[in-house]
Amino acid sequence: MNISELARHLGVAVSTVSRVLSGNAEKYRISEQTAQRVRAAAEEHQVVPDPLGAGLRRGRPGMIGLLVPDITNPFFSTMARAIELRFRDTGIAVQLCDSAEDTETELLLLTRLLSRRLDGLILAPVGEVSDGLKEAISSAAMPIILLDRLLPGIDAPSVSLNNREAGKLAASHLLRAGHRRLGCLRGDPGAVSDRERIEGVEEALRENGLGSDHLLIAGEGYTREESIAGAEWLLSAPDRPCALISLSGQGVLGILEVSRRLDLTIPADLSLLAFDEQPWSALMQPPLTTIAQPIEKMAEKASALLSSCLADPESITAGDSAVFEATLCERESVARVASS
Amino acid sequence: MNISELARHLGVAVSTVSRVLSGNAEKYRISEQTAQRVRAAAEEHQVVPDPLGAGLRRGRPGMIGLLVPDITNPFFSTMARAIELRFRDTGIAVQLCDSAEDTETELLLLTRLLSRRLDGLILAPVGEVSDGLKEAISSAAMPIILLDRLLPGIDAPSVSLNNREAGKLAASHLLRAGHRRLGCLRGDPGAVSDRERIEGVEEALRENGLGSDHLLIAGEGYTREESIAGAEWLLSAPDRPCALISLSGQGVLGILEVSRRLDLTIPADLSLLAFDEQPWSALMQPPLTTIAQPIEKMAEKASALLSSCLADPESITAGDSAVFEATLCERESVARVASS
DNA sequence: TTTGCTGGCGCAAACGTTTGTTCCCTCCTA
DNA sequence: TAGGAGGGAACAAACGTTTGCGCCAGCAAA
Repeated sequence: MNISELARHLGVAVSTVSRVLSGNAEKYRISEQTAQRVRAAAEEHQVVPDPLGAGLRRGRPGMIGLLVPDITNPFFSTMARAIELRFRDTGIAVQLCDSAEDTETELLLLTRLLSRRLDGLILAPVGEVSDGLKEAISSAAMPIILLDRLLPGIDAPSVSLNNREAGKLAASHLLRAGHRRLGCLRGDPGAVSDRERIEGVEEALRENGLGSDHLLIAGEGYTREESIAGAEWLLSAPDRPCALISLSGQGVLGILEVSRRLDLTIPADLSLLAFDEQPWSALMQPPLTTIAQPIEKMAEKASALLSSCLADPESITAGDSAVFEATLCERESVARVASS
Repeated sequence: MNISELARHLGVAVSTVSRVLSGNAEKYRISEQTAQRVRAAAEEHQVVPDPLGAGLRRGRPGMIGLLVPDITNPFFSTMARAIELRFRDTGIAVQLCDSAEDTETELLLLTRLLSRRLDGLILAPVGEVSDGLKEAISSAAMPIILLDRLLPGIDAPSVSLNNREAGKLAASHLLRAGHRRLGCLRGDPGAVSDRERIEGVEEALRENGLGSDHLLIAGEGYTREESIAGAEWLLSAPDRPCALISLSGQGVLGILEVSRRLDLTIPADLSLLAFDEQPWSALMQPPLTTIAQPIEKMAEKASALLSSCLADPESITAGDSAVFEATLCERESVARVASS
């Protein structure tokens, strides 16, 4: 049953029912008596205004898009859950899209989402910025919030980690423990976030009077195979690093697999520090020292930014972007060594 | 730009543009020449039929709902990704909802999804069936596919694991290794899937001439705290089990945490077998023996079932439900012991 | 020349809302 | 009694599609 049938049933006009059900009863001076009657009948017959009709009329469907590189990654699934939860009570639905860490798929999905007239979009990009992507985003007809990985040259409001500081935090911890030959396993070589983290690592090295010859970098992607390949390269280098940083949450699994294969015990033979706190981080043998991101807070902030945009598209600009700080979760995968 | 503007621009009728753009050109005998012209112009001006208008007219929004208990669980996020991917090319969007393993939230979200006239719904229920849930599902106006955890008394087409066999597979493996005192850590006590798995375990015990006094069961939920509480109960029982089965993917983390706390080494002091293969299963110390579900295949099947329903709602009945078999991934967390 | 057929396309009515405007009625004041 | 004010609700026009039906031109057959 739709509201017109309900209106006929009640002997009132559709407009009256609409106004009552969308909470504008007093704005349009509907008598409390009529409002009551309408509400009761709507409740009884389980009548809810059809979002399609309403969306069409309003020009916005009451739905936001969420485009992530990999919903399988706990980082993004946690985000997704928080975002959906946050928008649930606003009556706004969340459409999920997964680009599988692939820039082409990402562009395809993005253009599709943009052509579907959504209320807004939260975009956690793969990280590489192409002309197509830039073009698509800047000409978008809806508010877009960038999440996690920023895109240089695109000035949209965003929520991200202070990656540089996080990288520095990681490297400093290792340097303080006496390590001098570091290795980084990154995810996407094109992603800014990884690049910034590496810059942070390099900065820490510099501050300790060490050049970038003390740093090895590898990694061509986020899959298990790519992580393993990267880890193998790092760990079979002639002057093998004595401490590794996994720049992505899943990279650490590749490192663990390879180090096991090479019979390296952690942290005796190799220290390990991993980005992203995972449910299993503390349960590894040894428990992993990690760099944790305030995922829920970041999701909350992104949602809040988008909410503001929905209320007033002009209220939020790139200047309102938020940057969060990472924290170190010290456990037992980093050994203290005599400076070599 | 919408298709009416495009039509005016081209000097043709909206209907013509609509027919061409929705691929019905030849059905309505639009000349190839006109079709070309329309397609070219649509391409140039980036015109896509607005899903809201189309949805309203068609009576279906071109969107399905996906309601899961916990998108953070790799099991469900993998499902979600596969499902979204599968429907992407059909031009059908996926709306994500997360009930956080809570039956009340689940019912709320379900009724909301049902009132929003979607094309269909894939529901991975929390597992407990209430009257409200039963009522909501059976009176639903859209096709619903049940995923993973079935609901007794509700005859919707479904995709699930042969939980009984899986439980039996798990228990048999432990019994074959010589274990005689088993423990099960379940998730939701109300969920059918866990109950079936336990039945399988009991069946295996019986076949080995053992009564259910050889089986301890605990667990009141899926959270870390609840898992830990359950594991503590199991491992501090007077006649402590020598082998534990985690019936849920996340339960095993609780067991690991507690066993570490109690200074029990696995598998020497305690054998462990965990449901659900995870990216980190093989990387634990010791590598975990697991029961793996064919997640992608299950997601694919669920999508296929729903697709059929979309094409013809009558074509699929509860009889078309699919049941998949679990497989054992043997690693090193189960010790072979002398039968006690 | 009329009739019948067919290819090609336009007309217009839905689909279910929201919202600016109009209309009616009652009550109050002059 | 007339006029004004204002509360309460109905009218109707959008929003952007899809689709059944009808119209017209052209051609072949009668």
